[in-house]
Amino acid sequence: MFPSTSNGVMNQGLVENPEIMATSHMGFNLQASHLPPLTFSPYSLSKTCTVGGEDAVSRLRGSLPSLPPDHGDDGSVRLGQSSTQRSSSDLWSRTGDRAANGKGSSVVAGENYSNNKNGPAANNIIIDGLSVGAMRMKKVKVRRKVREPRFCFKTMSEVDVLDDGYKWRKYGQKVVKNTQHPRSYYRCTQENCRVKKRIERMAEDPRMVITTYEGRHVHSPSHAEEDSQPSSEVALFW
DNA sequence: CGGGTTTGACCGGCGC
DNA sequence: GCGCCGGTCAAACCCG
Repeated sequence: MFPSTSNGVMNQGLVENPEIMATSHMGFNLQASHLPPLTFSPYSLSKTCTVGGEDAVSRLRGSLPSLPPDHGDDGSVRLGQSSTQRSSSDLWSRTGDRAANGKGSSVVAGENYSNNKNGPAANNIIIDGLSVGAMRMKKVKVRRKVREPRFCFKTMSEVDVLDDGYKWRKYGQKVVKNTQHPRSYYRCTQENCRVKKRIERMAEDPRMVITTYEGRHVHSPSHAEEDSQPSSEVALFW
C-alpha cells in the first residue's frame, strides 16, 4: 500500500546515500556522499537544489512537514523555486505568483544548484517551502482560511507515494488543468494531526514527482523503526 | 469488518 | 456577478 522508497523506486543514476542534515538556525545542508554539501538557508532564500534521489527523501522522514513558525511576516519561508518550475500547477505557478506579488512575504525563484555527475536529470530533489500568506495581503478578510506552512520537494521516482515514515490516507484525486497526471491528496492518519500532502507528477517531466507537505506533524513517524536513521542525518530542525 | 481508495459532487476563492 | 478551477467531502467500493 505504501510503496517504500527502497523497493519501488528507480534508482537510476541517482546519488547514493545523500544526506540531509540539520544546521543551526533552520538552514540545512543537503549532501551526497561524493558531493560537496549544499547549504540552504531560509535567509538566503530561493535556492533550488538538484541533488540526490528518493533515498534522500526517505531520509527526510520525520522532518519534512514542518516549517518554523516565525519566518517572514506570515511565517513563511521559501526555499527555492526556479522560474522554470512554475508550470500550470497551483504549487508552482499560482502560489508562486502570489508570493511574488504578495506584500513582502516571500522571495521567489533563484539559483539552481545542480550536480551533473550523472547527467542533468539524474539527481533531483527540489526543496521548497511555500508561502502561506503569500496570498494577497490586501483584501484580507476576517475569516481567512489559515493556510498551513507548505514544504515541497521534487524527486525522480517511479512510484508516486514516497515513504516518509508517516501513514497517509488518500482523500482525493484531481486532474488539474494542463496536466496529464492527476494530483493526489493525502492526509496524515494520525489523530489530531492535520498534516496533508499532495502528490503530482511534473507535466514537463513525468519522471519527476512533486510532493507537497502542508502543516506540521504533532507526532513522530509511524514506522520509524525501519532502516536505522542516525539522528545526525535526519533531523531538519525548524 | 475495518481501513483504505475511488470518484463524482460540492464549495469557496479568484480572475475577469 | 459569473465562471473556472483547485481542494475537500463522502458514499460507494475494494481488499486483506
